[in-house]
Amino acid sequence: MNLSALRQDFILHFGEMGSRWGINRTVGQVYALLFLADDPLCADDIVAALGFSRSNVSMALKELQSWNLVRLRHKTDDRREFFTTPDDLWEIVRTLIDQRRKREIDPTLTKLRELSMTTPDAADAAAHARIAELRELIEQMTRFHDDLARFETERLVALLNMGAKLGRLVDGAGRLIPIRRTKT
Amino acid sequence: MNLSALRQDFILHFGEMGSRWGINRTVGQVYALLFLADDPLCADDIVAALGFSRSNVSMALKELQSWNLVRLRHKTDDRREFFTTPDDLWEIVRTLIDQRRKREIDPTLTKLRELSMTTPDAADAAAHARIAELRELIEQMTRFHDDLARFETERLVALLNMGAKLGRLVDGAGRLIPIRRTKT
DNA sequence: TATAGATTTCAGAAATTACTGAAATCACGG
DNA sequence: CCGTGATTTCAGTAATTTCTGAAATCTATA
Repeated sequence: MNLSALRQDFILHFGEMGSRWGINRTVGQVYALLFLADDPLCADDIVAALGFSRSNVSMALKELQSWNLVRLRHKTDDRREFFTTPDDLWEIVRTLIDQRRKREIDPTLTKLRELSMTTPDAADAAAHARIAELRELIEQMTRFHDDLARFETERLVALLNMGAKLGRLVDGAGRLIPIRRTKT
Repeated sequence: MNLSALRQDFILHFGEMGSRWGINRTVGQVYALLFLADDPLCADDIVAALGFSRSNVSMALKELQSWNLVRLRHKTDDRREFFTTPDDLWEIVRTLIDQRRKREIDPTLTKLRELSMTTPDAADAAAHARIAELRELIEQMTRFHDDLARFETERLVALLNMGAKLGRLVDGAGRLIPIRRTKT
């Protein structure tokens, strides 16, 4: 398979960015290829398009599945596995945020809770307090994320578009500005 | 310098998580050490505490400065450089978000804009549209981030604490629910 | 401008991570 | 349960990243 300049450019960029995003080049390129593909692709399609070894592609697909970033599809009378990315970009964003939280934040929160439980000696009092403060901040942010994660996409997008207007709900000291709802 | 069990545990955790956060073990441990330290530390303090080579610590500090995660301090009549982390955790969170955006998102946005400018041939029409859709979504999110970044911390925390209540501003279809403000 | 302490640079060693090809395993149709 | 094609595993190699020690550079002061 030979790729258009547009696809090549996009795919190479994702390969290069991979390391910054916590995935490797192969995984980045495979994802980019699937993201732009007009139809589901099987592992050998990916090998043909990108030139990685079959086993490397297999690993990359496994990794993408563990991130929940690709969907497995089957065609009738074909036992190969085909892969796609979700059409809905917001679904992809939600998945990315969920997964990064799970990998980058949750283990630290667990550790901070564990450390918060201990009783520090005098020399560690300030450090212990700082750990507790960090734990509380992360708990606050994850609670907020849990709240937002329950919203429908439309509601989320609407809030996003409000942007700076959201600031009018509270004053600079963080006090809620009382509002009264009119009938809709 | 020998570290308490509390500090050791915290520092080792940050070292291990480093790779997931896009920094290396040394940088992670140096940051954790500074984060808990009661007073500013100089490079040799860090060498004594963590056992890395002097040059490695120098690199790590340079890296942390490039992330804007540490502050440089001087003591009178001492020409060594001392380092601290900001006391305000929200300042740290803002820095982390800014820096990750700069490293992980902005280069991709630039690339997507570049690719959006091209005129695709027929076979790339769908891929080009998908790239444009992704670009728009990222632009929307970064605009939102720009808006929020201007808020005072208190305002931000208040919004965070509103959590699910924010959903009441818009209905499930993303339409704004008209509100009328009462006098404060 | 010489010197002494502090910091940085850099080439190579060590450690880690990514990638491959071959062999093993799996899964379905006959 | 055998054969065929698809997929995964795994041991070894390649590539990359991290870390060190020595040398170079910087900077304040005498």
